Amino acid sequence: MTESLRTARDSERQSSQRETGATAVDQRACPECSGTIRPDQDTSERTCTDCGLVVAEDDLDRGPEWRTHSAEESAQRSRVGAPVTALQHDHGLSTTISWQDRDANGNALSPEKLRRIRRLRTWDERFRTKSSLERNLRHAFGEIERMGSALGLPEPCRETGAVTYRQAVDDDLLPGRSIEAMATASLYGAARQHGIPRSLPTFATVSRVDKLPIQRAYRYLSRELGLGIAPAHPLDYLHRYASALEVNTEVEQLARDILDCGEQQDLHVGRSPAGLAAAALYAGAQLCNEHLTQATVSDTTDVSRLTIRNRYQELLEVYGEETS
DNA sequence: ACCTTATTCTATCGGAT
DNA sequence: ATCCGGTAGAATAAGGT
Repeated sequence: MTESLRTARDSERQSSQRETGATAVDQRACPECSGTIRPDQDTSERTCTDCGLVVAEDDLDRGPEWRTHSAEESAQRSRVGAPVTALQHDHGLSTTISWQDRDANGNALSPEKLRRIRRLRTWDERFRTKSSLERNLRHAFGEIERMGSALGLPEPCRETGAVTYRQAVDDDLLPGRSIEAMATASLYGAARQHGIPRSLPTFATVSRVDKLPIQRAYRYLSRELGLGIAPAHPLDYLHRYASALEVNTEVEQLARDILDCGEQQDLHVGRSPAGLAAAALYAGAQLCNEHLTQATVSDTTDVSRLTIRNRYQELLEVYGEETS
Protein backbone atom coordinates (compact mmCIF):
# COMPACT_ATOMS: atom_id res chain seq x y z
CA MET A 1 0.00 0.00 0.00
CA THR A 2 3.00 2.20 -0.15
CA GLU A 3 3.35 5.05 -2.55
CA SER A 4 6.34 3.47 -4.18
CA LEU A 5 4.47 0.28 -4.94
CA ARG A 6 1.54 2.15 -6.33
CA THR A 7 3.56 4.37 -8.56
CA ALA A 8 5.80 1.61 -9.74
CA ARG A 9 2.75 -0.30 -10.74
CA ASP A 10 1.42 2.65 -12.66
CA SER A 11 4.62 3.08 -14.52
CA GLU A 12 4.51 -0.53 -15.48
CA ARG A 13 1.06 -0.23 -16.83
CA GLN A 14 2.08 2.69 -18.94
CA SER A 15 5.12 1.17 -20.45
CA SER A 16 4.01 -2.39 -20.80
CA GLN A 17 1.71 -1.97 -23.73
CA ARG A 18 4.34 -0.49 -25.89
CA GLU A 19 7.43 -2.24 -24.81
CA THR A 20 7.83 -5.94 -24.47
CA GLY A 21 11.55 -6.19 -24.94
CA ALA A 22 13.86 -7.58 -22.32
CA THR A 23 15.04 -5.40 -19.50
CA ALA A 24 18.68 -4.79 -18.86
CA VAL A 25 20.12 -8.09 -17.84
CA ASP A 26 23.46 -8.80 -16.39
CA GLN A 27 25.76 -10.50 -18.81
CA ARG A 28 26.80 -13.23 -16.42
CA ALA A 29 24.84 -16.36 -15.75
CA CYS A 30 23.99 -17.67 -12.33
CA PRO A 31 26.78 -19.88 -10.97
CA GLU A 32 24.27 -22.21 -9.33
CA CYS A 33 21.70 -22.85 -12.00
CA SER A 34 22.95 -20.82 -15.00
CA GLY A 35 19.82 -18.71 -14.90
CA THR A 36 19.58 -15.05 -15.76
CA ILE A 37 20.94 -12.40 -13.46
CA ARG A 38 18.79 -9.37 -12.94
CA PRO A 39 19.46 -6.27 -10.87
CA ASP A 40 16.97 -5.72 -8.11
CA GLN A 41 15.16 -2.45 -8.39
CA ASP A 42 15.40 -0.95 -4.99
CA THR A 43 18.40 -2.59 -3.47
CA SER A 44 21.67 -2.77 -5.30
CA GLU A 45 21.66 -6.52 -5.30
CA ARG A 46 21.82 -8.66 -8.37
CA THR A 47 19.77 -11.77 -8.07
CA CYS A 48 19.22 -14.82 -10.19
CA THR A 49 15.74 -14.94 -11.61
CA ASP A 50 15.59 -18.70 -11.43
CA CYS A 51 16.87 -19.67 -8.02
CA GLY A 52 16.89 -16.31 -6.26
CA LEU A 53 20.58 -16.48 -5.45
CA VAL A 54 22.05 -13.11 -4.61
CA VAL A 55 25.04 -12.94 -6.90
CA ALA A 56 26.51 -9.56 -6.16
CA GLU A 57 25.92 -6.47 -4.16
CA ASP A 58 27.03 -3.00 -4.94
CA ASP A 59 30.08 -2.81 -2.76
CA LEU A 60 30.82 0.85 -3.34
CA ASP A 61 30.64 2.82 -0.15
CA ARG A 62 28.69 5.90 -1.00
CA GLY A 63 28.97 7.37 2.45
CA PRO A 64 31.19 10.25 3.42
CA GLU A 65 34.91 9.76 3.17
CA TRP A 66 35.54 11.10 6.64
CA ARG A 67 34.56 9.66 9.93
CA THR A 68 33.32 11.20 13.11
CA HIS A 69 33.02 10.20 16.69
CA SER A 70 29.85 11.95 17.75
CA ALA A 71 26.52 13.03 16.38
CA GLU A 72 27.33 16.73 16.67
CA GLU A 73 30.59 16.27 14.90
CA SER A 74 28.80 14.39 12.19
CA ALA A 75 26.27 17.14 11.76
CA GLN A 76 28.96 19.76 11.37
CA ARG A 77 30.79 17.95 8.67
CA SER A 78 29.78 18.49 5.14
CA ARG A 79 31.08 17.87 1.69
CA VAL A 80 32.80 20.85 0.25
CA GLY A 81 30.85 23.22 -1.93
CA ALA A 82 27.42 23.12 -3.44
CA PRO A 83 26.53 20.06 -5.48
CA VAL A 84 26.56 20.37 -9.23
CA THR A 85 23.00 20.47 -10.41
CA ALA A 86 21.47 20.06 -13.81
CA LEU A 87 18.64 22.29 -12.74
CA GLN A 88 20.51 25.48 -13.41
CA HIS A 89 21.48 26.44 -16.88
CA ASP A 90 25.11 26.78 -15.87
CA HIS A 91 25.00 23.70 -13.61
CA GLY A 92 25.18 26.01 -10.61
CA LEU A 93 28.85 26.59 -11.27
CA SER A 94 28.85 30.30 -11.80
CA THR A 95 29.40 32.87 -9.11
CA THR A 96 26.34 34.39 -7.59
CA ILE A 97 26.19 37.78 -6.03
CA SER A 98 23.86 38.07 -3.10
CA TRP A 99 20.82 40.26 -3.49
CA GLN A 100 21.28 41.66 -0.03
CA ASP A 101 23.01 44.99 0.27
CA ARG A 102 25.24 43.75 3.02
CA ASP A 103 28.82 42.72 3.28
CA ALA A 104 30.17 39.42 4.50
CA ASN A 105 29.72 40.47 8.10
CA GLY A 106 26.14 41.47 7.61
CA ASN A 107 26.81 45.20 7.78
CA ALA A 108 25.16 47.62 5.44
CA LEU A 109 27.28 48.78 2.53
CA SER A 110 28.46 52.28 2.17
CA PRO A 111 26.73 54.26 -0.60
CA GLU A 112 29.82 54.11 -2.74
CA LYS A 113 30.16 50.34 -2.43
CA LEU A 114 26.46 49.93 -2.97
CA ARG A 115 26.77 51.57 -6.34
CA ARG A 116 29.59 49.28 -7.33
CA ILE A 117 27.79 46.18 -6.19
CA ARG A 118 24.65 47.07 -8.08
CA ARG A 119 26.69 47.66 -11.17
CA LEU A 120 28.35 44.28 -10.69
CA ARG A 121 25.01 42.61 -10.30
CA THR A 122 23.82 44.02 -13.56
CA TRP A 123 26.84 42.72 -15.37
CA ASP A 124 26.71 39.43 -13.58
CA GLU A 125 23.18 38.97 -14.72
CA ARG A 126 24.08 39.89 -18.28
CA PHE A 127 26.99 37.55 -18.19
CA ARG A 128 25.04 34.61 -16.84
CA THR A 129 22.17 34.93 -19.26
CA LYS A 130 23.91 36.21 -22.26
CA SER A 131 22.18 34.19 -24.93
CA SER A 132 18.59 33.39 -25.72
CA LEU A 133 19.46 29.76 -25.22
CA GLU A 134 20.40 30.41 -21.64
CA ARG A 135 17.30 32.45 -21.01
CA ASN A 136 15.35 29.57 -22.49
CA LEU A 137 16.94 27.11 -20.12
CA ARG A 138 16.43 29.38 -17.15
CA HIS A 139 12.79 29.71 -17.97
CA ALA A 140 12.30 26.00 -18.53
CA PHE A 141 14.22 24.95 -15.43
CA GLY A 142 12.27 27.42 -13.38
CA GLU A 143 9.10 25.77 -14.59
CA ILE A 144 10.43 22.29 -13.92
CA GLU A 145 11.32 23.31 -10.41
CA ARG A 146 7.96 24.90 -9.84
CA MET A 147 5.93 21.99 -11.18
CA GLY A 148 8.17 19.44 -9.54
CA SER A 149 7.69 20.90 -6.12
CA ALA A 150 3.98 21.39 -6.73
CA LEU A 151 3.67 17.68 -7.48
CA GLY A 152 6.02 16.64 -4.73
CA LEU A 153 8.57 15.13 -7.08
CA PRO A 154 11.95 14.64 -5.46
CA GLU A 155 15.09 16.47 -6.45
CA PRO A 156 16.73 13.68 -8.51
CA CYS A 157 13.59 13.42 -10.56
CA ARG A 158 13.55 17.12 -11.32
CA GLU A 159 17.16 16.91 -12.31
CA THR A 160 16.38 14.14 -14.75
CA GLY A 161 13.69 16.36 -16.19
CA ALA A 162 16.20 19.13 -16.60
CA VAL A 163 18.68 16.81 -18.29
CA THR A 164 16.00 15.62 -20.65
CA TYR A 165 15.04 19.16 -21.49
CA ARG A 166 18.63 20.11 -22.12
CA GLN A 167 18.94 17.15 -24.45
CA ALA A 168 15.88 18.28 -26.31
CA VAL A 169 17.40 21.71 -26.73
CA ASP A 170 20.70 20.25 -27.85
CA ASP A 171 18.92 18.20 -30.47
CA ASP A 172 17.05 21.21 -31.79
CA LEU A 173 13.69 19.84 -30.84
CA LEU A 174 12.46 23.11 -29.43
CA PRO A 175 11.92 25.37 -32.46
CA GLY A 176 8.23 25.64 -33.15
CA ARG A 177 7.23 24.24 -29.79
CA SER A 178 6.45 25.94 -26.56
CA ILE A 179 8.97 25.93 -23.79
CA GLU A 180 6.22 25.23 -21.32
CA ALA A 181 4.98 22.13 -23.06
CA MET A 182 8.48 20.76 -23.53
CA ALA A 183 9.45 21.42 -19.95
CA THR A 184 6.31 19.71 -18.72
CA ALA A 185 6.85 16.77 -21.02
CA SER A 186 10.44 16.43 -19.84
CA LEU A 187 9.35 16.32 -16.25
CA TYR A 188 6.57 13.90 -17.05
CA GLY A 189 9.07 11.55 -18.65
CA ALA A 190 11.48 11.97 -15.77
CA ALA A 191 8.80 11.08 -13.27
CA ARG A 192 8.07 7.93 -15.18
CA GLN A 193 11.71 7.04 -15.42
CA HIS A 194 11.97 7.40 -11.69
CA GLY A 195 9.02 5.12 -11.20
CA ILE A 196 6.92 7.82 -9.61
CA PRO A 197 4.69 8.93 -12.45
CA ARG A 198 1.87 11.40 -12.24
CA SER A 199 -0.85 11.25 -14.83
CA LEU A 200 -1.05 13.70 -17.66
CA PRO A 201 -4.13 15.48 -16.30
CA THR A 202 -2.26 15.96 -13.04
CA PHE A 203 0.53 17.64 -14.92
CA ALA A 204 -1.96 19.73 -16.80
CA THR A 205 -3.18 21.15 -13.50
CA VAL A 206 0.23 22.50 -12.54
CA SER A 207 1.49 23.35 -16.00
CA ARG A 208 0.65 26.51 -17.82
CA VAL A 209 -0.36 24.56 -20.89
CA ASP A 210 -3.14 22.06 -21.54
CA LYS A 211 -2.94 18.34 -21.54
CA LEU A 212 -2.83 17.95 -25.31
CA PRO A 213 0.26 20.00 -26.06
CA ILE A 214 2.01 18.16 -23.25
CA GLN A 215 0.99 14.83 -24.67
CA ARG A 216 2.17 15.80 -28.13
CA ALA A 217 5.39 17.21 -26.81
CA TYR A 218 6.02 14.08 -24.81
CA ARG A 219 5.40 11.77 -27.73
CA TYR A 220 7.69 13.85 -29.87
CA LEU A 221 10.29 13.89 -27.15
CA SER A 222 10.05 10.20 -26.53
CA ARG A 223 10.35 9.40 -30.20
CA GLU A 224 13.17 11.77 -31.05
CA LEU A 225 15.23 11.16 -27.96
CA GLY A 226 14.49 7.46 -27.76
CA LEU A 227 13.80 7.88 -24.07
CA GLY A 228 13.46 4.17 -23.50
CA ILE A 229 11.26 4.44 -20.44
CA ALA A 230 12.24 1.54 -18.27
CA PRO A 231 10.80 -1.49 -19.99
CA ALA A 232 9.45 -3.55 -17.20
CA HIS A 233 9.34 -7.20 -16.42
CA PRO A 234 7.15 -9.04 -13.93
CA LEU A 235 10.24 -10.59 -12.38
CA ASP A 236 11.34 -7.12 -11.37
CA TYR A 237 8.43 -7.05 -8.96
CA LEU A 238 8.35 -10.63 -7.86
CA HIS A 239 10.95 -10.60 -5.15
CA ARG A 240 9.74 -7.37 -3.63
CA TYR A 241 6.17 -8.58 -3.54
CA ALA A 242 7.19 -11.95 -2.19
CA SER A 243 9.02 -10.29 0.66
CA ALA A 244 6.16 -7.95 1.38
CA LEU A 245 3.76 -10.89 1.48
CA GLU A 246 6.16 -12.95 3.57
CA VAL A 247 5.70 -16.06 1.51
CA ASN A 248 8.30 -18.78 1.71
CA THR A 249 10.88 -19.32 -0.99
CA GLU A 250 9.08 -22.33 -2.32
CA VAL A 251 6.12 -20.21 -3.30
CA GLU A 252 8.34 -17.57 -4.80
CA GLN A 253 10.20 -20.14 -6.83
CA LEU A 254 6.96 -21.59 -8.07
CA ALA A 255 5.76 -18.14 -9.00
CA ARG A 256 8.90 -17.69 -11.10
CA ASP A 257 8.18 -20.89 -12.96
CA ILE A 258 4.62 -19.85 -13.54
CA LEU A 259 5.72 -16.49 -14.88
CA ASP A 260 8.26 -18.12 -17.17
CA CYS A 261 5.62 -20.39 -18.47
CA GLY A 262 3.19 -17.55 -19.02
CA GLU A 263 5.85 -15.54 -20.76
CA GLN A 264 6.44 -18.28 -23.26
CA GLN A 265 2.76 -18.18 -24.10
CA ASP A 266 2.95 -14.41 -24.56
CA LEU A 267 0.65 -13.81 -21.65
CA HIS A 268 2.63 -10.80 -20.55
CA VAL A 269 2.09 -8.80 -23.72
CA GLY A 270 0.09 -5.71 -22.97
CA ARG A 271 -0.50 -6.75 -19.40
CA SER A 272 0.59 -4.98 -16.31
CA PRO A 273 3.79 -6.67 -15.09
CA ALA A 274 2.89 -5.83 -11.52
CA GLY A 275 -0.44 -7.57 -11.96
CA LEU A 276 1.26 -10.62 -13.40
CA ALA A 277 3.76 -10.80 -10.58
CA ALA A 278 1.04 -10.50 -7.97
CA ALA A 279 -1.09 -13.10 -9.71
CA ALA A 280 1.82 -15.52 -10.04
CA LEU A 281 2.48 -15.26 -6.33
CA TYR A 282 -1.14 -15.90 -5.54
CA ALA A 283 -1.18 -18.87 -7.89
CA GLY A 284 2.02 -20.18 -6.36
CA ALA A 285 0.56 -19.94 -2.89
CA GLN A 286 -2.51 -21.83 -4.02
CA LEU A 287 -0.46 -24.62 -5.49
CA CYS A 288 1.62 -24.84 -2.33
CA ASN A 289 -1.49 -24.87 -0.18
CA GLU A 290 -0.33 -21.70 1.46
CA HIS A 291 -3.06 -19.61 2.91
CA LEU A 292 -3.00 -16.37 1.01
CA THR A 293 -6.15 -14.53 0.04
CA GLN A 294 -6.62 -12.42 -3.02
CA ALA A 295 -7.51 -9.52 -0.80
CA THR A 296 -4.19 -9.72 1.04
CA VAL A 297 -2.20 -9.84 -2.16
CA SER A 298 -4.22 -7.02 -3.58
CA ASP A 299 -3.63 -4.83 -0.54
CA THR A 300 0.10 -5.38 -0.33
CA THR A 301 0.80 -5.11 -4.03
CA ASP A 302 -1.77 -2.48 -4.89
CA VAL A 303 -3.08 -4.52 -7.75
CA SER A 304 -6.82 -4.87 -7.81
CA ARG A 305 -8.43 -8.16 -6.89
CA LEU A 306 -10.00 -8.34 -10.30
CA THR A 307 -6.69 -8.11 -12.08
CA ILE A 308 -5.12 -10.72 -9.87
CA ARG A 309 -8.03 -13.00 -10.54
CA ASN A 310 -7.96 -12.63 -14.29
CA ARG A 311 -4.20 -13.01 -14.51
CA TYR A 312 -3.88 -15.94 -12.20
CA GLN A 313 -6.54 -17.87 -14.03
CA GLU A 314 -4.75 -17.35 -17.31
CA LEU A 315 -1.43 -18.21 -15.77
CA LEU A 316 -2.67 -21.38 -14.19
CA GLU A 317 -4.28 -22.41 -17.43
CA VAL A 318 -1.04 -22.39 -19.39
CA TYR A 319 0.96 -23.63 -16.44
CA GLY A 320 -1.35 -26.59 -16.05
CA GLU A 321 -0.93 -27.52 -19.69
CA GLU A 322 2.80 -27.22 -19.42
CA THR A 323 3.15 -29.48 -16.42
CA SER A 324 0.53 -32.07 -17.24
C1' DA B 1 -7.30 17.49 -33.44
C1' DC B 2 -10.58 13.63 -32.91
C1' DC B 3 -11.64 8.90 -32.35
C1' DT B 4 -10.72 3.94 -31.39
C1' DT B 5 -8.85 0.22 -28.68
C1' DA B 6 -7.13 -2.32 -24.78
C1' DT B 7 -6.44 -2.57 -20.07
C1' DT B 8 -7.30 -1.81 -15.32
C1' DC B 9 -9.94 0.05 -11.45
C1' DT B 10 -14.05 0.70 -8.38
C1' DA B 11 -18.38 -0.83 -6.96
C1' DT B 12 -21.49 -4.44 -6.40
C1' DC B 13 -23.72 -8.83 -5.89
C1' DG B 14 -24.34 -13.84 -5.57
C1' DG B 15 -22.40 -18.33 -4.42
C1' DA B 16 -19.22 -21.47 -1.77
C1' DT B 17 -16.48 -23.14 2.18
C1' DA C 1 -18.42 -14.83 8.30
C1' DT C 2 -15.04 -14.74 4.98
C1' DC C 3 -13.40 -15.58 0.52
C1' DC C 4 -13.95 -16.17 -4.40
C1' DG C 5 -15.84 -15.25 -9.00
C1' DG C 6 -18.48 -12.58 -12.38
C1' DT C 7 -20.44 -8.10 -14.33
C1' DA C 8 -21.02 -3.12 -15.45
C1' DG C 9 -19.30 1.26 -16.09
C1' DA C 10 -15.57 4.73 -15.71
C1' DA C 11 -10.87 6.09 -16.24
C1' DT C 12 -6.57 6.05 -18.51
C1' DA C 13 -2.99 5.65 -21.91
C1' DA C 14 -1.41 4.70 -26.53
C1' DG C 15 -1.94 4.87 -31.40
C1' DG C 16 -4.00 5.79 -35.88
C1' DT C 17 -6.27 8.84 -39.39
